Amino acid sequence: MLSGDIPPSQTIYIKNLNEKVKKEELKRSLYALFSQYGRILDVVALKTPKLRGQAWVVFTEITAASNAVRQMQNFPFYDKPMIFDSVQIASLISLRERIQYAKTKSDCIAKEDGSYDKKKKQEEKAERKRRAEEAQQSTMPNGASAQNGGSTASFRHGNSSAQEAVAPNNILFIENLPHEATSMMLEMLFQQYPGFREVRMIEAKPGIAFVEFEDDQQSSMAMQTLQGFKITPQNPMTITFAKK
DNA sequence: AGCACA
Repeated sequence: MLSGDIPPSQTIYIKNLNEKVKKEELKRSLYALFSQYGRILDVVALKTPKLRGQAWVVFTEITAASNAVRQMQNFPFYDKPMIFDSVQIASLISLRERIQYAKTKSDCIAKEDGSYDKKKKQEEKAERKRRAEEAQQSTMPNGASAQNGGSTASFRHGNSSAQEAVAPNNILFIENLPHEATSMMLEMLFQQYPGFREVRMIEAKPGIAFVEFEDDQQSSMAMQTLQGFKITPQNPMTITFAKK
């Protein structure tokens, strides 16, 4: 079940993002997460009903986009110093399935390579609008909003003994950090997520840290997007909920 | 679920 039949491009399409995260916040997080794969030209995210929860990250190089897609696909399960629990595996799987190449060229790329055609663009837009209106007409105009908190915090994987070990917590436990990691570096990374409170590191225990958020959902969001983030290439960080 | 360029 790979990313389907869409050919590689400089732009990756990401779906299933938390719709509650503010647009700017989301763009910044994606930028932070994906800039490890190469230079990013643009991050596009809109909050319109049709486009919320999705984003496009435009790289300067196709290879960077491919790396981003591939890295997420082959998430480093086996490099991890600890055994993965079902919650983490579930969140990794959902991460993997969220990322594909974009179907069409990003405007910022088309502008670069001269293929950007403003007229055509407007026609396409008008066309989309017309079709959307048609669709509106055939259904009853009724704002059916299927709200699904979209949180990773509420997994319902049978096995209650496993669940005990991984109960969501507003405090995250970070492992496999390079020894040169500082609390400021972690702060830069985590503070971009809503609800961030503080980073705590322990002098005597290098390689680990605790990161506190206001609540479980906010910590989950940060965990999900920063899971495996590499401060150095050798050190994908492992994030779990701290034990209560 | 959902592929745009506010």
